[in-house]
Amino acid sequence: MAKGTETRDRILDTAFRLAAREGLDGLSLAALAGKLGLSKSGLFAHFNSKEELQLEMLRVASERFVDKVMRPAFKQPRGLPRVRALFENWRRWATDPSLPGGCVFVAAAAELDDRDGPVRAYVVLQQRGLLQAIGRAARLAVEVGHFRRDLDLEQFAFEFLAIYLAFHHAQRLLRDPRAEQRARRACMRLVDDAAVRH
Amino acid sequence: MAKGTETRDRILDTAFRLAAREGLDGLSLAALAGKLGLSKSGLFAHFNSKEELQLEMLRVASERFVDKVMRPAFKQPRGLPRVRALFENWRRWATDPSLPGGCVFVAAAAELDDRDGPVRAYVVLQQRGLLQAIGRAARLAVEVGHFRRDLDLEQFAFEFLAIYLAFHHAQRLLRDPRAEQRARRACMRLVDDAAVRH
DNA sequence: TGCGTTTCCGCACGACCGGTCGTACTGATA
DNA sequence: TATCAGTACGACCGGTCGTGCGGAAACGCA
Repeated sequence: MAKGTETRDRILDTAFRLAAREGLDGLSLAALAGKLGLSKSGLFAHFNSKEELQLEMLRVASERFVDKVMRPAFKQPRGLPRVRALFENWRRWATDPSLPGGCVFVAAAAELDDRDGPVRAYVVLQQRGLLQAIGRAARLAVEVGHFRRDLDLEQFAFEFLAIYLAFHHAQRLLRDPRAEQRARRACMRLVDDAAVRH
Repeated sequence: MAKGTETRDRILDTAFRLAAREGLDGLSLAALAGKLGLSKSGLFAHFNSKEELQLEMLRVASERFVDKVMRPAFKQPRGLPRVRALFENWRRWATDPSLPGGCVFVAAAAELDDRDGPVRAYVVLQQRGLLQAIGRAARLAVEVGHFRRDLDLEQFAFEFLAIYLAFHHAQRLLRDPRAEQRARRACMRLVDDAAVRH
């Protein structure tokens, strides 16, 4: 691997970490360059604009998310085990001690909700994909007989995301020690309600 | 004296609107002064620091929130009507066309979750108070016999907040036309599950 | 009417922002 | 050995940020 791509990867990795803490706007070229031991211009030479840096960083974040949350969950057996793994992996993603600063996408969502442009478009796409993936996992749970056949898949995905957002809120803003327990219980209630009636 | 407080109120009102769209950081003195037809320094003369402006603005936001969401809901009869009013008022708060830009507190929550200081402390206090108010409404619903006696009040509040956050997310970021329907259904599910079993 | 206070403005500051410039070193190619 | 793309540097651009100061206009009260 060439020196250039290696540096670029280092930049995006550090940018990813920094953006989780500071948000998309808080991620300044000077601060990033400082963390990397690079000059601002040396850093900037790898990108055409800050927007491109933000986009590339978000792509890296998406890859990580797939690696750490989606892929391992989709290796679990279809149905309940997979849905549960999805929840646990996702919860860990938001509190990973090696990646302090919470979820980049939650931060980005709040920053971008009133703006326009390619960065917003990318985040929207990522979030839609995420909701679809949850819906897919739920559909498979229906197919293997773990969830009721009349389950509203989009509704399930919406409420699944709701629990995650509230967990993030309780954990990172309120620093509620019971956040994890609350989220887990909410997830149990959601899953139980989706399960076939006995 | 009269003129001063009047201007100050105008400043805080405009700041409130602006911050909903731009966030706490995005709320710049220059932009705010421009909107007000004031000079930056003329504006600044009313506050000792930007932090104080932010705090005062958040206090105004809290008052508005109480006026528009909490107070009308707590005028409804105890129990289910009050819980339902709480949800509807809150949902309207986040989408009030006269206050474009979404909920200030959601924006502030994401920006502040990794920082420290009095602004963060204030938002945390406000959110805790909100959760307690939801819990109180649920407790009264238990007392009048609408909700089961073994209902976990904090859990109820957590999930209530979860629905709001997801609604905000779906409405403002994803611009999902079904956001309202999804939120309402999630709320129904939450309330039904809390209701006394027949 | 005159005086003191309140209210606001013009101006300037230092820090930082994203971004551009010319330059220099490196290693591979020809 | 000459060439050239890749990589990184320091200096610097115009602009915006929050903030401070001195003064002018408007106000309230004598």
